[in-house]
Amino acid sequence: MKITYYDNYAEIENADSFNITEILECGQCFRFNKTGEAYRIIALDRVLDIEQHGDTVRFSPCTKEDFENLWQNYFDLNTDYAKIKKIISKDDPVMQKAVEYAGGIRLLNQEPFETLISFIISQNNNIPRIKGIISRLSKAYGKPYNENDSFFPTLEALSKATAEDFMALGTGFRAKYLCDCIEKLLNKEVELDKLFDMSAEDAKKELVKIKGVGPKVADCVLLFSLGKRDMYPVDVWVKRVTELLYFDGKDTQKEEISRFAAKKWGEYAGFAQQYLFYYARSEKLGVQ
DNA sequence: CTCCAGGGATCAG
DNA sequence: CTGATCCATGGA
Repeated sequence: MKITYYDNYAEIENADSFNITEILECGQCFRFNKTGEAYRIIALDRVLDIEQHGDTVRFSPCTKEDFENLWQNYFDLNTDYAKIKKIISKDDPVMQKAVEYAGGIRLLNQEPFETLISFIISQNNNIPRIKGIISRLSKAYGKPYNENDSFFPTLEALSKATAEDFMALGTGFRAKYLCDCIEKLLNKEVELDKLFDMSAEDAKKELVKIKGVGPKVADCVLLFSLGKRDMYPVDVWVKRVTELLYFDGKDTQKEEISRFAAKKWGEYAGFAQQYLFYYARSEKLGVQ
């Protein structure tokens, strides 16, 4: 991949395993919108427009410093996806198909706090509604970057909100979970900063101390923001598609599905999960 | 109208 | 311990 820096943007040519549509539409992040040709994402306290034509990708506005210090890691550009795809689909025609279906997916490295709040909101919810709630939450408590939208709120800003405030934003029964989360972060009962250097197993034990955070939400936070790429979050889609493609369609416990993924894909289970999730959701696999 | 969504807490047995 | 039920909300 060749990267060239211009006055106010950076451009990748010959981008390998990079498709901005697949990266954003695979359900790992919620703060983006498509405006004409380009996608606009709000992340890392910045607004970034990304426009892709073939294997040329332009990031703007973007300095060399921001690209090297922030976006390169955010978009996981230092990881060899061609190699990972080859490993996880070896002797596996099912995974070969999923990998070919959306070969441009990359696992983002998002901010842990935003990811944790977002996936608490995600439980028993659907993606368009999750995006709406997070957008309203940001507008209500985040710092504005223009007249229409704001950055994701800080912990301090969200600590001003009551359960009733969260309800008014449409969070429903998750409002009390958000309050518990913010309380435990404020009193350092759970310290997100320390999770990155912990084992996935230990970090997960910390995360599930928060009400509204169970195995699935914890796995998403670990996978999408804490670099634990061996996690295999099992939601309704992943459960369905894994049962359909690997368990001969028979109903299987989430725990058993997780063990299966860990054994089959090991340290790369998270990548396999994303290819399958995108494939299943796009093709509505397992849905009558 | 009912059913469902990137689940988890709580209750019943 | 496992399995059923409830939870807010809006779109299909």
